[in-house]
Amino acid sequence: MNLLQILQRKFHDALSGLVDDPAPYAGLVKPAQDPKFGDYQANCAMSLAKVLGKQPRVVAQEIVQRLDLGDLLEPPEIAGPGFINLRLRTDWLAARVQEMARGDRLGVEPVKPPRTYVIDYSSPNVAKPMHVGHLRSTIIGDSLARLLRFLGHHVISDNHLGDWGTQFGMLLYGYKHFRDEEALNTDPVREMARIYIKVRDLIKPVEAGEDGEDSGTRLKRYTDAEVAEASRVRDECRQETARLHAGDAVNGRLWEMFMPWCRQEIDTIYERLDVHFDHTLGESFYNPMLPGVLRSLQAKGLAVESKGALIVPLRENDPTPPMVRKKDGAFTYTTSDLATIQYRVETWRPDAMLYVVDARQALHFKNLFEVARRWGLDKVALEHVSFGSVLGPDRKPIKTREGGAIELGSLLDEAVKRAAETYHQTREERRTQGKDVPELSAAELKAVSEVVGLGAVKYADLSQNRTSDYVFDWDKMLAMDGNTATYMQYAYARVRSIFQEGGEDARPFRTQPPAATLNEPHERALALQLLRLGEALEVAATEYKPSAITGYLWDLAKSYSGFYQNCPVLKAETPELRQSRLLLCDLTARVIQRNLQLLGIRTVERM
RNA sequence: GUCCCCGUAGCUCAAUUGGAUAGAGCGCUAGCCUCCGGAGCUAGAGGUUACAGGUUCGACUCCUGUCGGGGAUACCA
Repeated sequence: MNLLQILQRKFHDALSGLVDDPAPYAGLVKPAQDPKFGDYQANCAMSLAKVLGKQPRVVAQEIVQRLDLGDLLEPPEIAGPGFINLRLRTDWLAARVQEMARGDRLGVEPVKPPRTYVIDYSSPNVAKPMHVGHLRSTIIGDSLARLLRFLGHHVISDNHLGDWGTQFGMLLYGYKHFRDEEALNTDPVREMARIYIKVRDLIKPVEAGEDGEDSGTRLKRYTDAEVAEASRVRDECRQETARLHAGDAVNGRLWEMFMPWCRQEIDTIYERLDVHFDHTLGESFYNPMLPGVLRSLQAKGLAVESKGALIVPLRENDPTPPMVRKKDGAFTYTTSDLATIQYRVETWRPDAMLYVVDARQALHFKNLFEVARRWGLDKVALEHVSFGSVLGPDRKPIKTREGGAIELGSLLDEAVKRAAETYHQTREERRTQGKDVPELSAAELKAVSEVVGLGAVKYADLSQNRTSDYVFDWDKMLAMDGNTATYMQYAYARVRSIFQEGGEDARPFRTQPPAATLNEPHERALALQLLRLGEALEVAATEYKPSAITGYLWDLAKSYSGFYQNCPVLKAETPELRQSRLLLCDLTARVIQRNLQLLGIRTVERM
C-alpha cells in the first residue's frame, strides 16, 4: 500500500460515521500543493460542508477529531476555507525508508489480484522501413508492459504486424519489375526497402502519402502522363494484393520469401530499442479465420448488406458504419481485428486488452469495440490507449526535406552520434578546467553513447503527455540537460561514484539497511520523495501514462540535488549519519535505475 | 456538412482530474569550481490560461457561444 492509499484509508475510517459513502471524500486526500502546507492535504471538508449543512471549518474540525493519527501523523492543521493539512511523522518516515531499502521491489508490493493484460503495440506495416511515426506506439507500449509487469500483473505483449495489406502488393509489383538480383543477393533487406520506396514514389501522384497534402494540389504538381502512369501502377499493385489473398502460388511463395527480410529490418530496430514481444501474430495469421467471423456476424444478425458491401449498423442514420466486407469481397481491418480479439480472448483469457495506437484511429476503435461487445466478447475490457501525433515545426505530420518521414534507424543513429559528440565536448571542457574525468575504454565509450543517445530519444517521447500532439524537434529529442534521460543517467552515475570514492560496498545497504536519520529538512524531503514511488507508479499504471514516471523522476532528482548540496555524505559528522546518508544515496540510485528500466532506458555505472 | 481533439511565459511542454500565490525545461540576465563528478547548482525577469458570458466557497479545468489550429469521416490498414 502506498502513502496516499494509507492516508485515504485513514480518512475513509474517519468519515464513515459522517456520510453514507465516504469513498469519494476520502479520494480528496492528495499530495500537498505546496510543501509549506505539509506533505498531504485533504480537501473533503469543503464539499462535505454543503451536504451536511455546516461550516467547512467546523466539518474539518470534526474530521480531524475522528481521525486516528496512529504513529504516522502529526496533529493536522486546518487552513484557509477548510483544507486539512497533513504532515507525516519524521520517525515514521525514517522507519519506512529503512524498510524500503530491503529487497529489490523498493517497497512496492505486487498488486493484490493480478490482472491479465494483452498489450497491442508497435504493429508496423512490415513492407516498408519504420519511421518516427512508429516510435510512440513502440516505446509507450513497451513501457506500459514493463510497468504492469513490475506491479505484478500478467502481461502478454503482441505485435500485430501489418503483413497482409496493400503494401505487399507494392512489394510484389516492385519485385517483379524493378528487382536488382545482385543487390538482392548481397543485401535483400536494403533492396526490399529500395523497391518499396521506388513503387511508393511512382504511385505518389494518385496516392495520399504521409505528407497529408490534399489531392487537388498534389495532382497539379504532376503531368498528365505521370498521373496516368501512377494510376496504372496502383491498379497493378492492387491486383497483386488480390492475387496474394486469393491464394496465388507465385505471390504466396514470394510472400514467404519477403517476410524474413522484412522481419529482419524491423527486428534490428527492436533489438536496438531493447523492445521485445511475447507474440508477433500479424494480420496474415488471422486471415484463415475471417470467413468464420463473417458467418458468425451474419448469423447473429449483426452484419447486413449495404451498397454491395457488408456493414454492421450501430446507430440510427450512421453515415460511416464499420464495414466487414468490401463490395469486391475483400475483408477489412475491422474483420481482421474482430478475429484478433476473439483469438486473444479464447487463447489468453485476458481481463483487459490495450491498443496503443494513435488518436486518429479513435473512431475505428470505438466502432470495433462496440461490434465486439455485441458479438459477445463483452467480458474483456477493451481500451484504446491513444496518443497524439508527432508534428513537424509547421505543425503538420513530421517529414524530412525530401518529403518522406524520418526513418527510425537514422533517428537512432543521429541520437547516438550526438551523444558521442556531447560526451567528448563536455569531457574536454572539464579537462581544461583541470578536473578529473573518468577514463573510459573504447568499448565503454561506445556503450555510453548508445545508452545515452537511445535514452534521450525514448525519454523525450515518454515524458510528453501521452494524449497530446507534440512538435518534433531534433534538439529537444536529443537534449541532454533539463528533464532528460541523460540528466537521470548522470545523476545515477554520480551517486554510484560516491560509493566508489568512499570505498563503500552498496550491497549491505540492501540486505541489512542501517537506521535512517532525517533531521535535516533536505534529508526528510528526499526520503518522502523516495517513499512516494509506489504512488507515482500507481498513477502511471491506472492512467497508462509513462509521463507520470518521468515527472516523479524529475521531482526526485530535484530533491536529491537539494540533499546533495546541503548534506555531506562521506564527510558526515558521525559514522551513523554517514551510513544513513549513504542509504539515501543508494536508494535514490536504485529508484532512478528502476524507473528508467520501466521506461526501457538503461543506465551505466560511469559516464 | 457532422463528429472528435487542442489553444497556458519568446519557444517546447506541465498543472495531482474543481483547490490555496498557474509551474518546469530551453533561451535570456546575475552569481557558484581550495568543498563527495559543473551533462551540475542558486537567484531573477518573463502570464488578462485565445475571447465573451455562465455555474460556486473556489475555474486552466465544468457549461454555452465566438475566433483560430489539427484530426476523423464505409470499400488503405
